[in-house]
Amino acid sequence: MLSQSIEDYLKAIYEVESSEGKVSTSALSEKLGVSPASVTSMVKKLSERKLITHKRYQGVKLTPAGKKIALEIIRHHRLVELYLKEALGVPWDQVHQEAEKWEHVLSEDLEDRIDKFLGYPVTDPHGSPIPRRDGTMIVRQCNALVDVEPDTLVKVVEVSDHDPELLRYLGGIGLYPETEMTVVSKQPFKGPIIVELTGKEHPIGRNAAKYIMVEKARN
Amino acid sequence: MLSQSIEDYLKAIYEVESSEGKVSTSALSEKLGVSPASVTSMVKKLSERKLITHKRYQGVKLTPAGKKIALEIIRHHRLVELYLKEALGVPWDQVHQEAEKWEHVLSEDLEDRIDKFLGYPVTDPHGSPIPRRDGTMIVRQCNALVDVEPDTLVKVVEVSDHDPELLRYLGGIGLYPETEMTVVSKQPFKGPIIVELTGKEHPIGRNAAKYIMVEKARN
DNA sequence: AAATTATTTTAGCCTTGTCTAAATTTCTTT
DNA sequence: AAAGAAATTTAGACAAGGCTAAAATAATTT
Repeated sequence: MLSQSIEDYLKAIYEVESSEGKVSTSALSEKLGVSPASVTSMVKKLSERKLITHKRYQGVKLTPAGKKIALEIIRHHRLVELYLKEALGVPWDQVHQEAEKWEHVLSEDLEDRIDKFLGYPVTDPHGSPIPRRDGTMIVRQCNALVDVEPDTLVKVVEVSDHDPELLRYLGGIGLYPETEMTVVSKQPFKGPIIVELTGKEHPIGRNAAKYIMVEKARN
Repeated sequence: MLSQSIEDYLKAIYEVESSEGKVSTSALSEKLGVSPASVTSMVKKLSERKLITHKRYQGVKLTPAGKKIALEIIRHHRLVELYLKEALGVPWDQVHQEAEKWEHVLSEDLEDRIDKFLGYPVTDPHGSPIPRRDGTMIVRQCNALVDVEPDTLVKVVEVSDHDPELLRYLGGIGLYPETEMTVVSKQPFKGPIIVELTGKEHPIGRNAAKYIMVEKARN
């Protein structure tokens, strides 16, 4: 049995690796809210257990064994997020927080029951793909909203779950995964991006727009 | 925020107090699966925090503050047990094990959602009363099956959840809370108790019969 | 290329919750 | 009531996982 701490580190390493490519001590320190020194010592332990590889002063990388565990935790997390929303009506900006705790206590049996209850879903409430039981996960081709040219019809694929406030705002304007919308304009001087959905125009800050992944809609 | 360990101790103290009256170091050691020395040191900490009172070499007792927390945990535990059975079909001999983990990660919000989903239930799948949100719990008048005289019609009130194997046996013969049955005979020399339900007779060992609480059925 | 700055690691300490072994205290038996 | 047995506490150690301060290395600027 792995400690909750180890599970958190493996998940964080996976996520940093996905979004930034390289996994530095300071990135993990930041992400996990612990000191860099603590990261170094945990990194040493994870290396000894062959869950990651590590070259001093360079980054860290998951071994296949470590990756498998990270994806199991992420699978738990995303299944729980969707379950809480579907079965108990928890709003989408709160599910992440709850799932952070539940992901560590989910038995395989319960995982299967929840999976079945949900009809073997492939994405969570934020549009993130749910890893499969075998430790594989689909990879999608999409762009950040911030990089899309104006006058394009796009479909929302995924929204980062890291900021509840952003999620409440987006929910308020009806922007969810699968929603289609038009990128109307990008205001100059790093101003907001204007999108149109359900007939109304809404501003979305450039920073927020980095966390909204979209694909060109079939038109 | 209290540690999982502290929550486990408070719950154990409450349960031992209920079933044995006095709470000794060794009883807690046994119940929690830790050494007596560990119990002593945790007892010291809980006393300092005014969650229990303790006189050296005599027992331990919950303060009102400690009791409130214990009942909150037990409320979580029992709500989760019932929820897992009702919403996800987890068999009644497995819900206890799962709830042992879930009770520590349940937010107040989720507690309320589950409570509402279940229609504000008053007992868990084993017939144990669910403490109310305000920290009170109903106390029922009932007897252990082992103490009932033969030739009595009784109704099952509650079954201990501590032994999954016993629960599987009882489920197999259709013995659940609310079930009515007749105590046919008590075999001599500490032999089993014979009960009749749904037209069949079944033997129940004296030891098991200590863990089955019943009341006289209205006849 | 040297100096400064930023990142990472080492060293050493702390807290939590556990353990074993030994010392106390209480209980039980004779 | 004294001896032996059982229960409890004390003393001291350990593993996990965190921290700070200082040292080492890498990256950047001048």
